[in-house]
Amino acid sequence: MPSTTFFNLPAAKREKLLRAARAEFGRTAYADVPVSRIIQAAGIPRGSFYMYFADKQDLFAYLLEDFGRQLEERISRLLDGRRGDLFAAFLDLYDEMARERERGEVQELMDIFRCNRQLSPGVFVRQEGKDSRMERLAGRIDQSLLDLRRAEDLENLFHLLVTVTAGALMAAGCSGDPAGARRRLVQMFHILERGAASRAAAPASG
Amino acid sequence: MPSTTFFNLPAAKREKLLRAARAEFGRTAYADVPVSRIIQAAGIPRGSFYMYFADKQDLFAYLLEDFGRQLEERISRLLDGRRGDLFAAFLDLYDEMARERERGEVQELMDIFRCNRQLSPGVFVRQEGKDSRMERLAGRIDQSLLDLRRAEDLENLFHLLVTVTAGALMAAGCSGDPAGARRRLVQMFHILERGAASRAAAPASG
DNA sequence: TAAGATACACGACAGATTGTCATATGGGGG
DNA sequence: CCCCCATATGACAATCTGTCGTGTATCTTA
Repeated sequence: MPSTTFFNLPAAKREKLLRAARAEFGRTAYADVPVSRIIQAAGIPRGSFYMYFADKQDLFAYLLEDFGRQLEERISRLLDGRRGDLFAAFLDLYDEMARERERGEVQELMDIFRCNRQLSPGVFVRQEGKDSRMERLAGRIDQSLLDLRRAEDLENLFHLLVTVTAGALMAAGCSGDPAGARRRLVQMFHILERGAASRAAAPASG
Repeated sequence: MPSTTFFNLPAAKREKLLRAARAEFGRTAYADVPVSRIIQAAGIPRGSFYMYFADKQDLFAYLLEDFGRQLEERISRLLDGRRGDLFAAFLDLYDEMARERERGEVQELMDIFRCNRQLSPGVFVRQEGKDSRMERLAGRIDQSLLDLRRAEDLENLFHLLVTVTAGALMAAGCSGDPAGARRRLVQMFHILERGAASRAAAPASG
């Protein structure tokens, strides 16, 4: 976690540093971004960087957390707009981000995805115990639209949706075929909605 | 990709290097494993390492590819044992690997998972175009057990299963609660089999 | 206002890491 | 016996990391 000093920084300076970091991580893979380049881009001395963050990893983790928070807000808003329909909200999320991507707005996030493909989308779910985030969203989800049999099912489903949606966004960013990525995402949603087991067959996993 | 020189190496030396690398990546996160430590553990000089691999990333990517191949073989075998039941085979895969993990056999792989949590399980699917791997397995899958509506659905489902199963293995390795991880995996499979949408509700993503 | 304390800014530096390269070695072919 | 090619090896320059001693600004207290 960044130091309090970092949070006490004037917003402009703080944002400049974060923006520089996002830009650099979006240009090359994490391992190939030296701290030196970030601080050069941000125009701060080396000592200051290590005053704000324990190390590069600390900064990167904070960036991801930040995206996670953004994501929660978006989903929250989209859920409200869809009267709690979880699947519809996630498809909206994809469309919204894909659109912004084309306009270059969330370009940074997409670039980071592209440059760090080995990153698990799960990092967004896994952060900060994941429970608090889930709890806050659960109230906005219309569960009558869902067929949830166990207490954990909502959490499981949410995890799947995040993974699949983030995967589609990555694919859109990497392959340069946004239409194809969206088509695949919708197919994935169909599987998640209706299930992939033939109705006649008995479930194998008991 | 490793150089031909690497593949021409006497098997013992090659294996020793790979084993050393796996052990080191299982001890600390990728970024924190200097090439120096690997070559020291493997007992080869620095120059040789760079004769075999372009860099650390090249080695790591090869290790993952290798695991991917192992995985394909396992799934192939387990599918045959389950008469093509995809879900059953994947649950077998989980059980087999979890069991071996407890006996310390695939420990290295699990350790690498634990130490590199940000790794996407998708790396296994995404490797080498993914298509060839899928094609080879498709013939062993009994599709009458599945409700596949589109040509790509098998591929999509497979992707989901790999992601979810690998995620469970990671969770088992990280949390130290293998029983819980298995329970969650089974729940995930139920969602994938039966779907999460209430039967009454109309699907939102059309 | 002076003195002292506190927080932050800065960049030089020691230690470690990376990838390269000149040189050494070894065996098969002429 | 010599040449050629593939491989082996570790010294080396360039680079990166995290730390630390030294400035500077602001706030406290008298």
